[in-house]
Amino acid sequence: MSRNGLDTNRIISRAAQMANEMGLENITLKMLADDLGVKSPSLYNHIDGLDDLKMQLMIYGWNQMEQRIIHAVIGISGYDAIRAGCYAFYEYATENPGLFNAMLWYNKFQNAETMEATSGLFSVLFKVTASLNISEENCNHIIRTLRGFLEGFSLLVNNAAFGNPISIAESFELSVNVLIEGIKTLEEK
Amino acid sequence: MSRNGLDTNRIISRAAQMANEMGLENITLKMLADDLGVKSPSLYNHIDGLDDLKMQLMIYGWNQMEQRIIHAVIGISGYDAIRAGCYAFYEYATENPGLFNAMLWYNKFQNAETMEATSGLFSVLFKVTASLNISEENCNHIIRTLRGFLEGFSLLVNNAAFGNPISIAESFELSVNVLIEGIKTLEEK
DNA sequence: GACAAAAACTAATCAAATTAGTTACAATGT
DNA sequence: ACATTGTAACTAATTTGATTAGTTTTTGTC
Repeated sequence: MSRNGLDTNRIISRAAQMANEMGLENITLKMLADDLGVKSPSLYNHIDGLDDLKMQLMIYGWNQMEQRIIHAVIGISGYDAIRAGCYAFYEYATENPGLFNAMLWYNKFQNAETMEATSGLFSVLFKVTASLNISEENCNHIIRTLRGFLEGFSLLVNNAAFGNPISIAESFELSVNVLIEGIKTLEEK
Repeated sequence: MSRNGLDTNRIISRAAQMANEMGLENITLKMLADDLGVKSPSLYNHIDGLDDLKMQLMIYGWNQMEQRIIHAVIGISGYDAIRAGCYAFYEYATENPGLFNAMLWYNKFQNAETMEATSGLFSVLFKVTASLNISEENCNHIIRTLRGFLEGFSLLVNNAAFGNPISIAESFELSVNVLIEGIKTLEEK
């Protein structure tokens, strides 16, 4: 047992909270250590430095996102499930802006562990689209369409990039409608 | 006249090139200075530090993107123009991954200068959508839909986040079709 | 109670951004 | 041609943060 009750989980979840509050790129190990009541080198007993912390934040975030989406689509199918999944994604991403930022950096950390973190999510999405009358290949394309839109739109919202004063909630709703209507045209009769 | 022919423009365009080659976050002022044949403190005569450099990269990128899109949609209208604009965005973003990364960080730099950098682009998009038979308010929503999708999809491609081996080009084409078909359902008769 | 492992600590190193203060160059006016 | 002046470069120093090395403390086990 550790002297301070400190462990990797506590570090990650505290870092996630700090990332949401002050921005991912503003976290320093010194601040995190201070916050946890230890000196910064002590963190190295649990994590492998700042890059490793960010990678673990990414995995932590995708796992949480997956849970949210799974809960959101339970008992629903077809386009209603797609809609519910989109809202779950968007809500999680915008409630956790700092963590979502970490989640976007796949490229720096390509390995088995990170692939696994996102593959669970995709298999959920794939099951949802499988209930539509659309070819498997097109389902794969659609998932990419949705991922692109959801990540981009969430990022724009988190960055307060919409100068225009019109409602963001309405934009999201209309966007999801547009996507669903577009997807319907791919149905095979 | 400067001793080395060094000026802000040369710094920015060299930094853009380096960002594309090795990633935005891997650029250091030392490297940039070495590359330009000066010592790193000398850069401070032209730029106001690393954050200012990134802000200027962002503005530089959006301006170039705007030019690309303007050229792409000249002489086209309606959905063909939307399609052409989407492709121009996507191509610029994926040809310039490091620079595109800088372009995404609106939030760190919110001021008149950065607002101007993106507003030009939106007015182009707005003119394009204005040729459709869709209410002005919905046009504003649609622009957000497209921005979200284009930024997110480009980011995913740049980060090699699509593990699945199916064609990315086909996914993009299908995505644009889905969006356009969805947008058509907003037309007023 | 002694030992082994884990987890904390202090001290030191390294790299990078930035600032302070100084020197060299290049344009301009006499 | 020469002195003046502002700009842009330089060197040296500072600061901050990550990381590493080496040491000490605690905790669980025998």
